[in-house]
Amino acid sequence: MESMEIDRGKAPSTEEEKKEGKAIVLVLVGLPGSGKSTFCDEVVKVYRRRPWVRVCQDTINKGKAGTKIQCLSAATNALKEGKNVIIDRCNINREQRADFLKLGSAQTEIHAVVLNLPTKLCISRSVERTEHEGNLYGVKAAAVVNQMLPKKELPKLSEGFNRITFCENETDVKEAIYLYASLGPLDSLPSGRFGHNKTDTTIQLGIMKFLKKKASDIIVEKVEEFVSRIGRARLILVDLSRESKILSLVKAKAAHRNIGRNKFFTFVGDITQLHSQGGLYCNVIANAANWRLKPGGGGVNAAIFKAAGPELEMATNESADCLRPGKSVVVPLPSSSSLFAKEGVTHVIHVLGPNMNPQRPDCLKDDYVQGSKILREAYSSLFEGFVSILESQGIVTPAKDDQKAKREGAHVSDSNKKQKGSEQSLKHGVKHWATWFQALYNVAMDPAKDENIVLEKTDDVVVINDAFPKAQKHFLVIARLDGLDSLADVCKEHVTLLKTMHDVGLKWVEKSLDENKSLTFRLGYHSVPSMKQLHLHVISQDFDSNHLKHKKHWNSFNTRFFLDSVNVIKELEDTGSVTLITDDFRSMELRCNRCRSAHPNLPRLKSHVRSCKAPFPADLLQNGRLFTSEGNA
DNA sequence: GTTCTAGAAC
DNA sequence: GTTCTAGAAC
Repeated sequence: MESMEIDRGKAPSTEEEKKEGKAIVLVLVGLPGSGKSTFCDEVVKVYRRRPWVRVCQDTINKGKAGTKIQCLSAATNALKEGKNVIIDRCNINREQRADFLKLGSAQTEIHAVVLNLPTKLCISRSVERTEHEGNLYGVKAAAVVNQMLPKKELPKLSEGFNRITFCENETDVKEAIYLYASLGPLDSLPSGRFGHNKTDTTIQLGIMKFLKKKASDIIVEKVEEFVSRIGRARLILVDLSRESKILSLVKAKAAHRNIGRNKFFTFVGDITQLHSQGGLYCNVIANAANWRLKPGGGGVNAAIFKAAGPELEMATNESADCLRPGKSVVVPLPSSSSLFAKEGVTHVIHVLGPNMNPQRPDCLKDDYVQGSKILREAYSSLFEGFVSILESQGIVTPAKDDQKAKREGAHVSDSNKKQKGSEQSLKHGVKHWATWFQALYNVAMDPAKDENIVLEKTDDVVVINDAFPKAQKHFLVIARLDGLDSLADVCKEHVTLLKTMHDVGLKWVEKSLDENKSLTFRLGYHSVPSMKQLHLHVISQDFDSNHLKHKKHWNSFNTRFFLDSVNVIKELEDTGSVTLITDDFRSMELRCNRCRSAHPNLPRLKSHVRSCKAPFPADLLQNGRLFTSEGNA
């Protein structure tokens, strides 16, 4: 959950950018031995792009140590001459820095660079150095550093700094040197905090750790509360990382509470590619938004806005300007959005959790009670939004008790993503891809409607000819079980169904072989199908069809992306789930399914396949994956 | 999923 | 010049 400070490092606003030509007083903050003098040397001596004056307390008194007053006066004079100033002294606490902040004005910005390197390193450096302007070296240095430590207080923007850069290691220091050294006379730097603040980060992680544990409780609690109100729709908790603590906590707790996998489950993957990469069909996704409802930041919010394109931004603007912590807003996604077109997402619900980030207004600091309360409200609001979508589409009927959580609080984005997938939430003539991907499902749910294309119908399956057959014979055996979108949904309890599908498929193989003994069949599933509802491909291996036009057509039936029905059933029996192959085979080579020779393009491959008489490869023949008139090959 | 098409590859 | 593909649009 690293996206706490999602606005950190963002581009300055246009007003900020106009602060051209302002002088800078750069207050260095660091222990003896942290590298302040080196920093000054690098910035002052090497580049000279912007005129800098180093004000060093150790040498200000005719080469000897002076006073803070002398430093202030030297700095004031330098500013009068149009120079920029680096204050080279420890400036270890607020009190020591305060007077230098008074140098700030409309023409002068006060910056801090914190050389927050490990204390051990500072001590060993200052002890080991043999000369120092302030004569601070040897054992004395160690004592001084140790004396200083308890007084150490990291600078805050609230002290009056326009910008603070934290450096935790040598790399950070080098970057900061480069930043200031390459600054031209008219350049300016964005305001705010930059780099890590180790101390605060530690506290932050503590809060996050607590919140994750707490959040998982709240998520499960809210899922349990809402699961009865979402009809045949489902809730899915998605996180990018397999190591996600919150995901595993929620998973365990949901299982413990007996929340069915058909209603709620967790999923590791990219929420912006649930369909194309994950094989899931989710019409509604939740976005951990920022309070301005703007794209950008770091984590999920940026990713979702990027994937959805400007359409989401525009649609969001029409719905709301900003969001209070604990609140959400439902935004219908225009069909022109690529997230809609590619992934079938029809709605994004922006939701804002509690803000535990001290850098932001409304921060709850360590008020876990209030934080938990707002997190609860956020999930309530999110799920209410989801239910309202389902209601508007007639998937569920409005409930009598309209319980709504409405309270105020603070904000921040929480990088785990709550995301909901619902079946058939496709409404008002939503066309194109969305109708395509729904078509098989519609046949499965209501075969009577498509009587003319249904070859066979049982309680479990429907058989049709593929609308765009990729071979002489190409059937689809579609499961009729609602909610079984694809192999990704299949688990042990579906073994019987898959066997039934296989047997029905074989029946149509036999029927076809009666008509044409020369055919060879293969039965299998696409790892990530483009159409919803689990369907078994029963396809003859000639691939003689005008509909086979693209590389992906060929490769979807002739690479490991195509999972043989027999193997799927075996793996399901052995392990309880099916391993899906999400290879991107658009650029994969094209190989003959018989002799395995490679071909440069599809037309050449097709022409080769038409005449290739080589026997099928051994692995296909040996494992009972091919079916011919001779029986199981 | 298909269709259309610009431009890359030949 | 034609063929082929990838990607956008539907």
